[in-house]
Amino acid sequence: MARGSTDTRELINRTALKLFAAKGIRETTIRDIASAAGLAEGTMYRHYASKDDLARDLFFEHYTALGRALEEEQARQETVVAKISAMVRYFLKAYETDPDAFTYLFLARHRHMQNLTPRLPNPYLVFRRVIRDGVRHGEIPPQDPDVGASMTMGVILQVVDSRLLGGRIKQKISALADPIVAACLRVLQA
Amino acid sequence: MARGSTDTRELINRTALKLFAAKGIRETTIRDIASAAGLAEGTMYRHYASKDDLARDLFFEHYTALGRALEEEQARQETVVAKISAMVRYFLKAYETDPDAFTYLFLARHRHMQNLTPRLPNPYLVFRRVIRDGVRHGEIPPQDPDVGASMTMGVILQVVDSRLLGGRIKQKISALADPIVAACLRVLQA
Amino acid sequence: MARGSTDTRELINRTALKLFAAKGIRETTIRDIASAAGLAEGTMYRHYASKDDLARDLFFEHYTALGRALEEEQARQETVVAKISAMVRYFLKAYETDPDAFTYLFLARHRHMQNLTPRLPNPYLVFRRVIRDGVRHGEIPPQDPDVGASMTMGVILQVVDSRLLGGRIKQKISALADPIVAACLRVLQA
Amino acid sequence: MARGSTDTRELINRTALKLFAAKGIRETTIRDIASAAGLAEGTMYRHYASKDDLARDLFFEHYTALGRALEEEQARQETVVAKISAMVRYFLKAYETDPDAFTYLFLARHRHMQNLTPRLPNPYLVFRRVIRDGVRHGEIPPQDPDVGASMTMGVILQVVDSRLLGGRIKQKISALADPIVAACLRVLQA
DNA sequence: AATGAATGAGACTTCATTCAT
DNA sequence: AATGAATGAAGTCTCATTCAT
Repeated sequence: MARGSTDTRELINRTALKLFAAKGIRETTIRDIASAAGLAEGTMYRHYASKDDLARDLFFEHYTALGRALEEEQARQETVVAKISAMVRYFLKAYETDPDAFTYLFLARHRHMQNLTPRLPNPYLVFRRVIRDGVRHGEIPPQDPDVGASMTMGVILQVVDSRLLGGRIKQKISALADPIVAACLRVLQA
Repeated sequence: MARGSTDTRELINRTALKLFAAKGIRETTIRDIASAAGLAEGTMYRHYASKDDLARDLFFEHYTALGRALEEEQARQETVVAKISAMVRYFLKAYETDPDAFTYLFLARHRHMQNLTPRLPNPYLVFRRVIRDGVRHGEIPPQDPDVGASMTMGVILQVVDSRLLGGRIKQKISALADPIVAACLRVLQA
Repeated sequence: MARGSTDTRELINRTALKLFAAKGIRETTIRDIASAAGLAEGTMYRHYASKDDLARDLFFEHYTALGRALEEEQARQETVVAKISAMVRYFLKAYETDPDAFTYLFLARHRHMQNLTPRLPNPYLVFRRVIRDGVRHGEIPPQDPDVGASMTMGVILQVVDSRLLGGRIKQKISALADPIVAACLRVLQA
Repeated sequence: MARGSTDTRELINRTALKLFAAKGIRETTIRDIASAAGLAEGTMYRHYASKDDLARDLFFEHYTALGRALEEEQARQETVVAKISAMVRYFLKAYETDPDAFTYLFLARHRHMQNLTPRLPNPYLVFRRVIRDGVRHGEIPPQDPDVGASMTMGVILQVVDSRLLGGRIKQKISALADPIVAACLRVLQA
């Protein structure tokens, strides 16, 4: 499926990510991407079978990368509080490191959720498992781990969203890391 | 601009809301709406000048309605804790009362944020103001009201989102109201 | 075919004439006319079977009226020179008296030419006959009456056209009557 | 703006010119042009951004070409009489050489007049300038050059028009060149 | 691998006309 | 006579995709 030189493919990926994040998938045309990348439209199809394919690949590439990274972050820590803190900080850092990728994941998640399999590294499931284990080990009070994971991610995502959308939050996200981490821990009563 | 009988307009509104919420605005065609409503395509244009117009009207109608309702909810309460609790509960109830409207607001918010004016009733601003006043009156600890409002809404929205998206949360949202309210209060340290 | 009160019909005629002259037939919608006349769209169809019907009626009404008037003008005069002069002056006066009607005839002539029958009063044929008779009686030199009639009308129409079109001629047409009449006579060598 | 191969573009131009001249711009659809040219509708938009764009380009291309040619014609002659004669003959020849282009210019002139700039070669302005200079040099009697140019062009255009429109003039226009030239000179009293 | 012209399905929108009131 | 909501054919334009070079 994926052919073409790795360089061109990477160029397409990066360009598409930027445009998808800025305008949305439907609102970005193959021509937009090709011309922003300095390529011909036809060339796109040497690297991806379709626009959908490109969007999907991009999503899973970054989604699983984030899942893997969160897994590594939590594995490095001993306590649930430390695990959660590390994960939340990593999440926020991920946004600042690659805002296009983060934004794209955020915008495209609905479209691709149904194609997720529990096998793939998955940020949500990492949060969920850490919370579940924390409950089992008595480190945090009993609670539904799905609800806990959702609420925790909601705290993070909505703050990022308010920044993305030309919303009212103007500070750099990294400047807000401490209160956000603290709020997430309070959500879980950890 | 808007002509035609009120009944037909209401039929269009309700049908469009359902389809927009289910598939997204771009993915829903005028023909989809017209045929789901049992109308001719041309009829749509007696009621709305364009698809964009329809999407915008729908957004502002429900957005301002939600803003007004939240305003009324908080005004009925004395303390910040009671205000926040009432608002969060109303939010969750709004989702269950009209999931299409709620989902549509959630999905379409990015598209319309730039057209919001501070004059219009605005759910976010109601939260923000309540939090700000709570800080001023010493009922909750000092904090950035924008961050607080974002985090609070994030807790709510992400739980609802996890239910909407065929996610993992299967309970009725109303069954989760108590823990969600409690989590929001903890977020704000109230 | 033509029903409805004479007053409403006249209102439609006058309104349509104005809009057709200003924007062209295709560019003017039934709704444009109805709303400019303060009528409902459906009402238009009580007075004319179709937009085409309205356009055609309007054309023939004014075309034959102009033909009849030119016929009367020439009949009042004895010599060919006097006949031509009177006709040219009448033509120019017709423009100033009712620019909408004149403009409409000018713009719509191509569309309706094929439906003209020699029986109907016809401005062109009046010119042609006067010229033909002038040649027969030796008042003007031998020439093709069709060419003569076309050239004569061309002189008039193009000057009017240059005024109509936001062209370069700014004077009132009546101020140019003398040179135009003189030029027409020279064209015919009268 | 204009992409695609020159050949296809030329094919579109020629096909559109023929149809626009035969039926008018509004009455000719993009599909008409595409199918007459053996192209897909979408192909049209690789060469022109819109139907309006095509109509405009076509107009200015031929309008300026005619202006340039008339300029060359008059420049070759010494006297005003010779200049006018050459220009009128060229005009008539232009009609016979490319009746579609000529007819299109004639039909579309109202639509595009407002976009003319004095910088572009312009048939009317060439006539006007020759007449103005003729007056200045005493070769023709004092007169308004705008009126003179309009009347002269009216003589030509109306004869051509009478032929175009299935009117009464059946001869080839070239057979009428001599009387038309003579009439134009008489109009200007040259 | 790359190109870019061409394609055609399908989206949005307009508007003359009909018809129940 | 009048109304105006509804209709649906037809028009303009977009864009993912194909294919010859």
